Amino acid sequence: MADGGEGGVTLEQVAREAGVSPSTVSRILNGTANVRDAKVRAVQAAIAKLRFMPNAAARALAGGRSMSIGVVIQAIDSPFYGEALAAIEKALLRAGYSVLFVSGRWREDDERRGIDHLVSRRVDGIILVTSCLPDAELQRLSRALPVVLTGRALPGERLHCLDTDAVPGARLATEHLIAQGHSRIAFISGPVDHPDARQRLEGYRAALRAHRIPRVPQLVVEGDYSDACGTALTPEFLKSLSSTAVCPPATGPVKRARARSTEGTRGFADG
Amino acid sequence: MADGGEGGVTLEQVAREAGVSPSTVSRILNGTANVRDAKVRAVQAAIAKLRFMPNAAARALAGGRSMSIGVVIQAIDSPFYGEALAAIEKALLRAGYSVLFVSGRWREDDERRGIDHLVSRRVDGIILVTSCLPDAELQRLSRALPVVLTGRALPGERLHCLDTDAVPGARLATEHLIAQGHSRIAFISGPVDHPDARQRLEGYRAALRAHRIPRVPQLVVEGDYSDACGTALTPEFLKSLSSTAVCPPATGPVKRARARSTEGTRGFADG
DNA sequence: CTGTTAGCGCTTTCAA
DNA sequence: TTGAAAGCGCTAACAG
Repeated sequence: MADGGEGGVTLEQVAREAGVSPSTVSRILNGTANVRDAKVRAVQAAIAKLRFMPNAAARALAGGRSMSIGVVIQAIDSPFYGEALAAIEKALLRAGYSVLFVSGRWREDDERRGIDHLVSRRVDGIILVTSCLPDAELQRLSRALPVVLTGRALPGERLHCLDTDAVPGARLATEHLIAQGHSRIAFISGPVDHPDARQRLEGYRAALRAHRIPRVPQLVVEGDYSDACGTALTPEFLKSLSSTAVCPPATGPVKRARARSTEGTRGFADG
Repeated sequence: MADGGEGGVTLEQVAREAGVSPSTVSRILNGTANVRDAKVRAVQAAIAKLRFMPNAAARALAGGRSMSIGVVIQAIDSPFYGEALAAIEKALLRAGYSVLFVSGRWREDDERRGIDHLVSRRVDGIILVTSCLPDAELQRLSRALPVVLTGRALPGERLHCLDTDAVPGARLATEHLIAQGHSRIAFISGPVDHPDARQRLEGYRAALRAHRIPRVPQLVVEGDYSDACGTALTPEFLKSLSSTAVCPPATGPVKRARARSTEGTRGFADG
């Protein structure tokens, strides 16, 4: 398979070429033991000459670790999750791990199937960037292998969570606009059945309430996270703002905030 | 590892539980041969009872195929490539393949490292959604394993290319606007050192030339594909259009075209 | 139709 | 410091 011949160079061939035993080559490859310098050099030369690349499947089978991590993303065609995947991939590859990617598409079944696939692949751990599955199922999964979960906080020995404070986050964002003197503040929410989206809306409302600003139903529209500008900013909505100034999507601090913890929460205000 | 005990249920345990030989279980799993109905049922029951999930590494080692495909994407934090990855993942998973994802980040070295990683993982094939590597290197790679390449057309036995006609594509898009009666047509190009971007610009110019429309340098700006709206549409640029109507980014046929073959090519015209 | 027998390529005791 | 040998869990001839 590899560049050399047809089915891939094996560790044994390297050993023969270098005049040592397979175990010695393995030791050098893994730094498992000290090997005489001359042999190290001989082996390295053989590896280079034969263009040897260790067979990951064999390693996984013999060693018990696959050196691969499963990453579940709901919708990869979204810059938000794309950024996450890119960062994960970068860190993992640098650490020598492979990234097995599966997409959940916000559907329980798809996600479940994907996870089963990963488990069968014997990944050493799973990263769930937002999950649709019920708490209990995730906790059960984490008993089988280490799990990293974002967007939810759950107890569990090998269940590591990474969550954001959605309510306070949205409230902070809203209060930022209020502090600037705005009082007609619009809110593009995520899908109403999305827990995060709901919490953010709650934060927005809390801010208004705290500052005794009346709610205007028309100022709250439902987006879908995928392209807030295109989906939610219908001509009707824009007209309903009856404003002279609208923050352009790609500038100012609000945009940055979106990329962090208040995704989907954006404020528009009349001058 | 799997849900049951600790290190994963093996095919042999299933065989014992069902009172058959390991090969029979394997045959049922792979549909490699006809097995008496009673045994099939017994095995299926054992599989369900033990929650058996075949060890992919062992399968790969024994069978010679890893049932996994490597996918190289340059910048996943871009809806354009995100969409591609999503589609690839969906089709591959359905076919029983795993997706090993690596990101190239538009850097030759990163891409090369990623490909080596994939080869070592013994993927059954590699999909390169745009590559930075020289032709010869890709052709060499395709001698080691099947390769699918987008954005370039190269000859090669196991090198399958998927390319778009950048010049005619951009020309068509431009002529579409011309046909609508527009004559001041702006062009947001990709990075000028990107072959595709150059070809598209060429197509745009060809259209203008063919229709004897003079080029206006200010109407051509350089974007970076990552967020054309934000990067290229500077206030200065928008002002230079001195127009009353600008196609909104997310509506109309131009948007669709972008998602297909003329990404980065967008027309703006004065009423 | 089904069991037995070899490995796949690597890691890892266990001796030397 | 190093080699020999025994698997890891599964597939694939090869006989019955």
